[in-house]
Amino acid sequence: MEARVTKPSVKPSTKRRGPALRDPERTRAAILAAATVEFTGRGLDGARVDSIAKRSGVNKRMIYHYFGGKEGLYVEVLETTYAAIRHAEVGLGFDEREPAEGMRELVAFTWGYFIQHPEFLGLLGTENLHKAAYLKKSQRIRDLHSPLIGMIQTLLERGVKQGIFRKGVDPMQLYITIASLGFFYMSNRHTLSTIFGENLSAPDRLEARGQHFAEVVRSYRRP
Amino acid sequence: MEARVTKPSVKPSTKRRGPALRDPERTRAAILAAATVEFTGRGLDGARVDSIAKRSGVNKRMIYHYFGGKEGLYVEVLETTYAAIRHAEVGLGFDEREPAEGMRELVAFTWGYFIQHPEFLGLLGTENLHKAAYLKKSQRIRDLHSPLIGMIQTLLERGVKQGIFRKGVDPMQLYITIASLGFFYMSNRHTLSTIFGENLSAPDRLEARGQHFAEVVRSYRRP
Amino acid sequence: MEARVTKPSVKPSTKRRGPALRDPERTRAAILAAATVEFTGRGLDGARVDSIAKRSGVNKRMIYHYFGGKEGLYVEVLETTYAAIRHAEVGLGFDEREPAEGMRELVAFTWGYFIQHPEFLGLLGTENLHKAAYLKKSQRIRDLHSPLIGMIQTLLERGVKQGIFRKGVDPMQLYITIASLGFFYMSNRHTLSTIFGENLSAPDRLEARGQHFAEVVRSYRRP
Amino acid sequence: MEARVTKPSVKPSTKRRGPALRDPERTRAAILAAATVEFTGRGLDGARVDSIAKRSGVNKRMIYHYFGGKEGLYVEVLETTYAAIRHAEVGLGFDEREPAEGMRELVAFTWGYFIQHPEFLGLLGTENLHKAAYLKKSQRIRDLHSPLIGMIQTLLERGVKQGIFRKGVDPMQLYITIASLGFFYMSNRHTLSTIFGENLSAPDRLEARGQHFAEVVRSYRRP
DNA sequence: CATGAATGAGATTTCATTCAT
DNA sequence: TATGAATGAAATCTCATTCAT
Repeated sequence: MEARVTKPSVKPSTKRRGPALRDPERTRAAILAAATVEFTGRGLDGARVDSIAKRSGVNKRMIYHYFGGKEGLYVEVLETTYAAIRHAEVGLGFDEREPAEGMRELVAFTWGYFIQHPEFLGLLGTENLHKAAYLKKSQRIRDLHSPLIGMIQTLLERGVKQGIFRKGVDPMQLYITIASLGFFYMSNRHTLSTIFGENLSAPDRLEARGQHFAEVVRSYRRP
Repeated sequence: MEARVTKPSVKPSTKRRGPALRDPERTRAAILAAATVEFTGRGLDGARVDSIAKRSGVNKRMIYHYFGGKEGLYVEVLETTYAAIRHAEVGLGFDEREPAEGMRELVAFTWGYFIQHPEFLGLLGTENLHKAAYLKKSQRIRDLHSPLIGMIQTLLERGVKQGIFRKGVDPMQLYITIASLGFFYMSNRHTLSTIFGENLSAPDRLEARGQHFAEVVRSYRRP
Repeated sequence: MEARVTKPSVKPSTKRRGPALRDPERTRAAILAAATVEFTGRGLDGARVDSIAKRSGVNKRMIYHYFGGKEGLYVEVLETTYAAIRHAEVGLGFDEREPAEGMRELVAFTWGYFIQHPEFLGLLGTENLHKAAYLKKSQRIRDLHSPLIGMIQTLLERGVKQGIFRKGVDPMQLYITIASLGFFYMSNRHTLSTIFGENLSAPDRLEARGQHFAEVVRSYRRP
Repeated sequence: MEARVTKPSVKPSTKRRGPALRDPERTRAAILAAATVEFTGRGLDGARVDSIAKRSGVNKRMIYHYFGGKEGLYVEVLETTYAAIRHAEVGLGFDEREPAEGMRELVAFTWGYFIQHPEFLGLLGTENLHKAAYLKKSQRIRDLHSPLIGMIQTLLERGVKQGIFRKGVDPMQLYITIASLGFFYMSNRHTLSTIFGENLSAPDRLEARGQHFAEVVRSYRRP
């Protein structure tokens, strides 16, 4: 008896660029991924439904099927993006570290996240332009409370008790300050690079900014 | 070729909402002012040429006459806005003050300018979205070097000599940090207000932020 | 971003003036046919996209979908028209006929084609105005070599060998001469009719011209 | 007494591109010249009033002042151009020459005129597109009867009498044939050059065509 | 006579969305 | 579920012509 080699069940060929046929989950995910890139790069008004359809390899009609329309899709992209950062935040444990170390970790996380997640920066910019109109619309995002304020408060209290942090710091102000220091540089790096005639996106420039960023926060939190 | 007959202009020539009749300077200025509001509030893609024409009380055709098109108009708005902040900057003399006082003035100027000039914030956001594409196009803006870096350097040197500023501070990093602390709060106040369920645009909140802002910079510049 | 609400299409879906519903081929063809008439009658600059849409009973948007724009559509009309005459030319076999008879056939074909295909005359006029700009753009047309020159050469050689044609005739010059004699009369018949105060489009006038045309060529080709 | 040199009364300076100020004749002429170029190169629909104004260095308003509008200007250009060729024609005396020589002169004149007057070719093309609509409108042009038909008739009769021309030739057919042979080549030289991949505007090509042109006519007129 | 800013009408093109299959 | 042709609305832009000076 001859051995019958079973062919390594490849999908029945047929070349498709986009996602699988009749696979709602993948279709949805493909649209969402393409839309995230498009909205990040072009904003809400600049984004094109056609472009998202093409990018995702999915029929344009599916966007309406799954998301109701361009705005619905945008809101869902926003929700997904916010959910992702909230998810990353809850994974942090800097409030349980030694306070000085914890603060460094918070800064490093913020800086790293902004570097690695241009979509978050981009969508935030778009929401700013629209005065947070879509953020306000989304109950889901409004329910996604950031755990950071609480964690920062815990950290501050512990640092004050140890005498290595200054007293009276408002956690929200500190949170906003940390976000500012990371966001502005990354978000404005193209305009800044143009104005200063220097490529601020270069790795060594990012590294230098990270050092400065950390030092500003360290100076502030000292008593 | 069909004749394009213009109807014998019914309206009795009086009552004009907008400005400027046979006054090119005023017409240009009116368009520019209206465009600044529109681009600030809606971004480049969201802005509508019709809306700018209506706002300015000027015939749409004039926009094309004076600025070539929507993009040309946008670039000129950008140039005007940049020229304004550069003009305000050169009027500053904080580098000649007593160093601690000078640094406070720099912070106060930045914070005040951002509060009073939403158009600068808005256009910067739009340029960020477009990766500074239009900023790069404008030789005029690229030639408008900010005097701030030089002034900050002078100030830092004097403060270091007096022993009240830390050594080794990079003027550009400090400049970016100061800009960050002011920009982010104002630019993101709608999203932040939504997230925190608090109106960060309220006067007392702006005041509180100003205090914090100044304190962060003061902490950093101390030796 | 303001929502662009499409009104819930009132019309009960029936009664279509134009052709093609969900039939890309027919839609394309309908647009092309309407465009050919419009460009022939009004030239490239005089043609109106709206008019083409109306003529073809197709939504204006489809013109951009299928042809990219007015110019793209014009080029395709040009290509189609050139392809048609080339197709007709290759169907000819006058070079295999008895030489005198073959030459008569060539003249008759040219004259008949120009009479029956005003779109060819019209588009040629438009291309002349534009210094063949669009013809040059179309690789497809440039690849459609006319078989006529070769066929004329063959015919001339055979006629010379039989001693009934003159020697030393340049096939291209003869081709251009034959085209001239047909083209000019048809193309300029309105101006000529006006100048001479006589309707040169009348059947008997066309017939008379055809006779003259043939006689001019016959006189020339004789040894 | 010192000699007082009178300055060579130059016009009171002031740099003007266009024609003189307050000189109706020159203004009109400048507009007409510019319009001729524009209409020849772009046709009636493609021509731009702005462009004509710029070319002529005259204020756009003057076009309306002197010519009523674009169409009126076009008609006047047409009239001027026709008047010019009619003027050249009446200057000919080929009908008084020895018949064979006269016919050669007629052909040479036609060929030369078409080579040297692209504006005539261009405007004829535009009139063809518009089915002679503007030519018909102009009583002035319709009154400008070409003397050629009569002169050709005289020539033909003399040639027949001398036995060197064929009998029964219709002067109008011959006139049209001669015009065809010259017009088509010049008018279509860009399309023909593209199709044949050869520059038919080159001097030696024009010369070759002239030879062929003359030979076709000579063959035909022989008995 | 001359200027050039201004305008109304309409042209081309773009886009989110829906429909027929 | 999926497709892609089709559409209405509105956006940007162009142009001949007129108006105020």
